[in-house]
Amino acid sequence: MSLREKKAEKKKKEIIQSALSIIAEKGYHATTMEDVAAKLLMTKGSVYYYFKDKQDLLFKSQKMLLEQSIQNIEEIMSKELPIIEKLQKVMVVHIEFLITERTGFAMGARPDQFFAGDQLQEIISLRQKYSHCIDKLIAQGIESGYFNKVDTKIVRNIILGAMNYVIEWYSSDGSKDKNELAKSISDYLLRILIN
Amino acid sequence: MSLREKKAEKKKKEIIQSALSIIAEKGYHATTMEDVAAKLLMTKGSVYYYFKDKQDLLFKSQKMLLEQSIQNIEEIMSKELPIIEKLQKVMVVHIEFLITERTGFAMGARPDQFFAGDQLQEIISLRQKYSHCIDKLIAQGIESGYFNKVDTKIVRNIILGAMNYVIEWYSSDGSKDKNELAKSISDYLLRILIN
DNA sequence: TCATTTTTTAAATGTCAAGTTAAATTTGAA
DNA sequence: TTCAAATTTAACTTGACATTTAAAAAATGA
Repeated sequence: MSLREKKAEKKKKEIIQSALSIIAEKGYHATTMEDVAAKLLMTKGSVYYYFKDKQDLLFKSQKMLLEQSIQNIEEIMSKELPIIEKLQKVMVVHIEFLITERTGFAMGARPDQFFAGDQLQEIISLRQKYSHCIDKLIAQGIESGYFNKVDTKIVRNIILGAMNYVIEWYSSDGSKDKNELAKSISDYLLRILIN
Repeated sequence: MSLREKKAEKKKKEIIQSALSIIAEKGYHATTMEDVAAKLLMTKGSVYYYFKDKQDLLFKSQKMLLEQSIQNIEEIMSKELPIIEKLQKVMVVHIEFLITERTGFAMGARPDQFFAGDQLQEIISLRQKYSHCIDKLIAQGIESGYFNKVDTKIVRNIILGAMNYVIEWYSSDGSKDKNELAKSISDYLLRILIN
């Protein structure tokens, strides 16, 4: 990859970051190309140089986030750890990622409000991939006898819902810091699985 | 109240219902006054006769939903019931209400993306009123020794998050019906509070 | 250096929906 | 039945924003 291409890649990432931060602040529809450009001291024309259109930019932003989340989870999945610790680590990393990225709705909102056709399919399958990891952890825990027998799908969704909601109520001024909070949420959630 | 006024009230409610259903489907920003009117076989001019502007309509819609939720919860709070059953009933009713109304984000999304100033304050305080009811139930349960000693705020948010997320994954074709599902989610969540 | 390619800018263009208005129609009370 | 008030309709204005274009600026490399 030439210097030029590397620079272009870097710029694309910057634009995506800018888009993500503005989406987190204003919401998807209220985000304008002007906003995204202005944050980087560019004009919107430049953004169009790197991305086909607004939808393309917003789609790629969401995709990047989901891919990062999946990378996070897969890294933990591949480790040699007791199942309980593994699931807890997954939860802690998820919550911390959510708080630092402050993406608002990375995994939360209904994608069909924003995407259609192939884009929607791609987002859905990335989300499924993520869900599936958690299902696998729960199933392993049940098999090995460490977890109670539960309805995997329901418990997985309870866990995801409780974690994603953090973004709505977390404030940095709280008494607990990010990591402590993530720890204690995951402790509570594990009680559903462990007596 | 004259016949005329009654009719006007009824119409307002119809318009609000229409707005809610379109918001649920398309999201807040993508909802147009034309959509809202068309669903009732009206034109947007008529909607403007009943509501000052789009923001006014959308605000009143959200407010109505929150007020209904609060009414639901207060009705249960006032009953003579063992604390465990009371909390469970609150959760079941919450989940059922969410599913039937399908409002998408009644309590879920960040209100500051949609409202500002006095409207925002009003929404926030309605939400706080709701949260506070749940906090009270948890605190009562802890005091009376039926519940584990937990961080009330964190557990309340876990519960709210898990419940509100249902709207994202519930599908009527699932094996469980609304009530069964609500029951089993609340059972799992109670495990956090009860050994 | 200088020609060429890439990147950025600023201005224009087009679209869409919100908001407004006034005329037409309907309603219900006298 | 009649008429004033209430309601609806449809056309119009306006503004915001996505998108396009052409020209300017910057970077590259021969």
